[in-house]
Amino acid sequence: MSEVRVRIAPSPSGNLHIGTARTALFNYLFAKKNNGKFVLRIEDTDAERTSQAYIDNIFDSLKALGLNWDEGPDVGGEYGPYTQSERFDIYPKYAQILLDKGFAYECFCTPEELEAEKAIATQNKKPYVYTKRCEHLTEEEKEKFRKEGRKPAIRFNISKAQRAFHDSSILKFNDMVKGELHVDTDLLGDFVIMKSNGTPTYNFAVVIDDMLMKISHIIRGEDHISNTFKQILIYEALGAEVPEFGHLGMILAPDRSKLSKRHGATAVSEFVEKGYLTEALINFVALLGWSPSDGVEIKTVDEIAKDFRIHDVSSSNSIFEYDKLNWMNSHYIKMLDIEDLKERLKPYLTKYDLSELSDAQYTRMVEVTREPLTILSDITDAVPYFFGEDVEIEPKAQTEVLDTEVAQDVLEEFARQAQGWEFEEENLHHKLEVFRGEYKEKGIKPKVTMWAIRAAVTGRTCGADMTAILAILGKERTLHRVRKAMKPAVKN
RNA sequence: AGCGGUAUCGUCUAGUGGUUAGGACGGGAGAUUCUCAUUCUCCAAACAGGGGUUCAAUUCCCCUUACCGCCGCCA
Repeated sequence: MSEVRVRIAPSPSGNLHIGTARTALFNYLFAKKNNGKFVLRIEDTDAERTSQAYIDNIFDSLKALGLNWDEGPDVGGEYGPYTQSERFDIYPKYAQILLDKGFAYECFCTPEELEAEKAIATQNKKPYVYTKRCEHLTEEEKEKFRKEGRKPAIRFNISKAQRAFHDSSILKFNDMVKGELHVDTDLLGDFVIMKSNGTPTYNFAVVIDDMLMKISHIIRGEDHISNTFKQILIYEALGAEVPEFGHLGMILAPDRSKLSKRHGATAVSEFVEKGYLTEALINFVALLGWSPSDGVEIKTVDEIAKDFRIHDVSSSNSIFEYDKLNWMNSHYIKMLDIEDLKERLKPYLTKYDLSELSDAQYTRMVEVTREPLTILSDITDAVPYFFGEDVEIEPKAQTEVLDTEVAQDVLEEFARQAQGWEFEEENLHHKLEVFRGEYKEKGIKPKVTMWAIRAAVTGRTCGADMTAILAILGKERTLHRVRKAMKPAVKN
């Protein structure tokens, strides 16, 4: 069996899309599972929409996801270059072969003429197919067009190729995920393979590149199914071996439309900026279409690779639901090593002065605030009360807690007692327990007692473990905040 | 319009010619807790519709419907 070689071929007209990331993942998994090679090719034939920033983003995102490629623009490889714009001299040669073999012909139609043809078709409610008017141009006619300054495009002659290699007009292939797919090639129009400006079209460039790069299996989105038929014919016309194809269902937004900006993030880098872990992202996206044989959903890419079978991938579209991604992300955050988490959280804590905390205090703060985090950026709003002398009191904490008589009583008592406490966690834990106990005997629920302290110290009604908070803040700051919170009531 | 594809709880999915149709997320209820959260327990929730084939169809076939994709000198 010849070597398994797969590829991901993104077009750098935007940041790496989450859908492209999934396609890349499935290719990567397939390569891993079959001891194959995973290659990265940049399809930048459309100079207009290409930018270096996007190329960098694609590299960075793929790397961050752990989808490392064996061959690509940066690492090179036997079949380079891996950037289409650096391969422009290759395509005309193959176009010429097709021309020579009679599987392609020059087309001198102008955009306006084509436009007119299309208009007629739409008027008659007929699907538009190119009329082949340039198929049998004589040398004289071509010469005349050239004199007019017209530059020809090159079209692929579908029916000619189909007739040369198949019995009927029906072309079929066996898709690794969809099963047998077929189409009547008579319904396909002769498509352009080389534009009049001398650059290849997508359908031509992919085939040439995949052929030259010896790609054995092409796994991509099902939006490419109709291209596949055209591409197969090119392979055949060139006398090349046709690779295996596998078409994945698409990822849709919850409203079943294409996942776009208005649904939130679409680029991997946007998810990362928001605080999604790449481990969670990749795991989540793997579950869209694929399911583990042992039912355990949380898995590393390597574990998934071992269990991966392309033929078992679901062939239907799947909807991108944040609920599960969020759950999975929070799960991964919980699993993170504390030192690792401390580092990953730092970008989201820039508005605070971390130097106020010792490493031990920072560690403790992270330990007690990590639990409810869904995405890393949640930390930003979870910790303001750990910093600064004073604290901002939320309206709700003021009106529902601090303004009550009980709370004021608790605070007064707390301030008096805590004066003599040692602000060390174990001790605080014990003291607070006793403190709550005293109030409980007076008929005040522990919850209410603690609420008063929490509201005064953190300005909130909910948050991290109180013992830890007090220990981190220290006696001085705690009492300062408590006294500040009790002032108004004391005056009565 | 044409061509192609898809159809199991709200979502991601498992599964089978005969099953109490399973799991996960989300939802609901309860327990734990100083709050939120976590954790644990329990509950509700699906085979799109109609025809066949068959002793039997969620499973196989056909049709309908719905949804998705493609119809560029974009990729």
